[in-house]
Amino acid sequence: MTAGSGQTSHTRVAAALRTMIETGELQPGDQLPTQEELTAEHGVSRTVIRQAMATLSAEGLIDRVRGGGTYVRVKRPVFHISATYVTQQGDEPRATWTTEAAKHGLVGTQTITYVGETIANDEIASLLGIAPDSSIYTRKRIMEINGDPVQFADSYYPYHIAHGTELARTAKLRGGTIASLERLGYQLGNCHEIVRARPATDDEKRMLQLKDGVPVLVQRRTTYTTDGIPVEVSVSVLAGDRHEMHYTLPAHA
Amino acid sequence: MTAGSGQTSHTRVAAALRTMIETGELQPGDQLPTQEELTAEHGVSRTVIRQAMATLSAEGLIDRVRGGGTYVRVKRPVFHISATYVTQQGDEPRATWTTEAAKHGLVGTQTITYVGETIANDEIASLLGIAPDSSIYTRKRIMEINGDPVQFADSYYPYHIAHGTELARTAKLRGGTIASLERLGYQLGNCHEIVRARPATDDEKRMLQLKDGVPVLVQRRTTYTTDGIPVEVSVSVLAGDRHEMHYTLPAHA
DNA sequence: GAGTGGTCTAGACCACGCC
DNA sequence: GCGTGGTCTAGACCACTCA
Repeated sequence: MTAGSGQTSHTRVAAALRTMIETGELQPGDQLPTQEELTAEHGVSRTVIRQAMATLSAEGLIDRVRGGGTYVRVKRPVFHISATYVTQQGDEPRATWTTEAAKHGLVGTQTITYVGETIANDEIASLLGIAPDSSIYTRKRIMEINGDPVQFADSYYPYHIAHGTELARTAKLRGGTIASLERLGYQLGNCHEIVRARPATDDEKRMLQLKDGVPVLVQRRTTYTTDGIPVEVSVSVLAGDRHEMHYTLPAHA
Repeated sequence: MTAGSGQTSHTRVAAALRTMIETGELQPGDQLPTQEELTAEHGVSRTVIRQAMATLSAEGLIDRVRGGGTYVRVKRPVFHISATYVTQQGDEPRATWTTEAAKHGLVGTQTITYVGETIANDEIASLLGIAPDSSIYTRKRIMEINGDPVQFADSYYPYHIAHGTELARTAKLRGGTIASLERLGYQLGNCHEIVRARPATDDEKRMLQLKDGVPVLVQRRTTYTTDGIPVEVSVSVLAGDRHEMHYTLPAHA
């Protein structure tokens, strides 16, 4: 039960380095000893050192730079996502990606990557309350902060709602999709939001520039009219290290 | 640019296996070829095969069982967490962990691991609107589903609110902490919830039995009186592969 | 006991950052 | 060009599962 206890060599090395990071002996941004140095220090092969570092990297504690060394990971600034994109406050204009970013001194932009008619998969059909394989309209966009892509946002509309409207055209919608639905005459009531976390896929890692171990948040939102008819389903995938979801709820409904 | 294109050997092997999983050629629960078989098939060393499998494991696609083979990961059932623990619907009794679990045919239990006086750290103090290092009361519990621990839930109360009350005693609270606060005479107004995702720590992986790559959800909730005074801060850490957060929001506030 | 995945070694070469 | 991390080999032994 000495300081070096543990099942395996790489577990012991990982624990030793983890402790140095957790106690602050190594600060965010600090460089770790090189793999060669650690090999000598712990009297193990480089394979063991690399296994330990893979563990710490997956835990989000370190970053390894090919040719440049290994460093304690620095947390990236977190962007607050609140339901104000949907929930309008009194007579104020509805918040948009750009206005919310500006509030935090950031530049929020978006790129529309696809708008068109598609076939609803089971999940979207179920959320929209329509038959699977129904025709729908799909809008796909990538949201960026200071030029970095940080979020994918796809919206889905029943065919008859979007057909022939601005929702079916490849152009930005003034005030966002919710404002657009209201312009089309829909009285919006509640929306239902589901948030999950999961490991990033290979594509997401590349597109969102996610470091080792960083998960994604998946937000699924269905917006209903006051009559309870679903008019929009939105599925967003957000970089897990850059986003926080904020909600304000009443203690009594 | 053949089917085997890609930067490195382990990337190619990973891509080949990933494709087999994504296309359904390998179904959840199916066993993958052994490392030895893949070594022969791809003409590379076992190190390369293991590197590819480490990647897929971190992506949540496969499970490796020492001595037992490698399998396509089977998704675990997801438990729905909704704000009904806090937001009471009319005159119905407030939902609790146990009643919500029962609604899904599951057995929800909780274990209280700590109740007592502590010192607020900066984060909790800030959320409670009190000075850092103030005395507070802390309640820590572990929530279980069918006996498996799936969530840590810690609650924090300003000293004067909990001192001498049932909140300061090591016993379960009838109807949950929110119901308890109401019994103590507090008129509750809104609560504010913040949800994040991050890689699991070593401890969390062990305690929540999280497989490779599975992140955790962190939920921070502050409950206020109708006068806007914070009375409770709750910080929960949830197994990312077993939980979904549900919210219902009005389109107009 | 056979099969399978985990650990570990020793060594070679490559790719990249930095001076 | 040197230093650092990434890739890869060949081989050995261990720990665990399952028949």
